[in-house]
Amino acid sequence: MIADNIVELVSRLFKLLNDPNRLRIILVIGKGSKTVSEIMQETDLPQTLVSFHLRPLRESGMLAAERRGPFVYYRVTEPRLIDLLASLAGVPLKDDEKQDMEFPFPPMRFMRRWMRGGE
Amino acid sequence: MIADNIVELVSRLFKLLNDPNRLRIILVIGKGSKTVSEIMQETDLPQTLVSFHLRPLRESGMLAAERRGPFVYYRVTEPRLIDLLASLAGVPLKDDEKQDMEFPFPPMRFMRRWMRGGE
DNA sequence: ATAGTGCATGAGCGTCTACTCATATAAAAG
DNA sequence: CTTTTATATGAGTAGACGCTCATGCACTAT
Repeated sequence: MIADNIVELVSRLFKLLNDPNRLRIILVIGKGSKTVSEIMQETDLPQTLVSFHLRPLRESGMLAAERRGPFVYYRVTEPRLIDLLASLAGVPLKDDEKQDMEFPFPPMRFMRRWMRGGE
Repeated sequence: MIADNIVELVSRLFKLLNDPNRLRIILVIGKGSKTVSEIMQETDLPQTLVSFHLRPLRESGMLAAERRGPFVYYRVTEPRLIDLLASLAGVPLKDDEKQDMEFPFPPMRFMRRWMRGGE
């Protein structure tokens, strides 16, 4: 009764996004464009780990890579994703995006209730 | 620069939702209330697996359980979650919810582009 | 050519996850 | 009380996942 393929699709989406480091990478890129080196610096993750996470994000089409000289620039193909993540969290995710921040839907602050537990 | 705890929280949310069977369970419950037996029937999952998945969903507060006689009724504590999932998929998830379906934000059909790949 | 950055990729490894099996608890029925 | 139905829980297991190390490829500079 519920389209099974839809469930699989949404599941894949969440699997792509459920890792803290992957989220950090996406959020560091934000609505702009960053090189792998910049991502490394700003996330404080080793190069090989950044590239490791960039791969599935790129292959899924969520990120786009463009080589310019020795550098590879990554950008989020659909900037609304940034707003979506911010809306889920119920807060702007970057100080410098507080201005042009527009929630694609009313901030779902209620979701934060479910994000507790653990350490 | 990006609040680290926020990233952890969103990550936990996606971890709670990234399993196909968990999504099926949530969507089968929908905006109503169902017993474990009903969920078993409608998802075609074994009892022990349904209970296994219900636990973290209940403990996180995403689902609420209420015992009535020998049955335990589960419901989604925040029905907007159903609309959220439907919006992410870009489609109504249940035929009988097509009418009173209201997308909490413009259907993010673009996300479906990222959900391909795999088998 | 050679050396030096910037980035990607494959192999290996420990840990987590989804699942199953067996069993336990709760309520109702006989 | 015993049995049956409804649900929960702990232990065990195979596979997936995140990570690191070593190495390879692309581009630039000398």
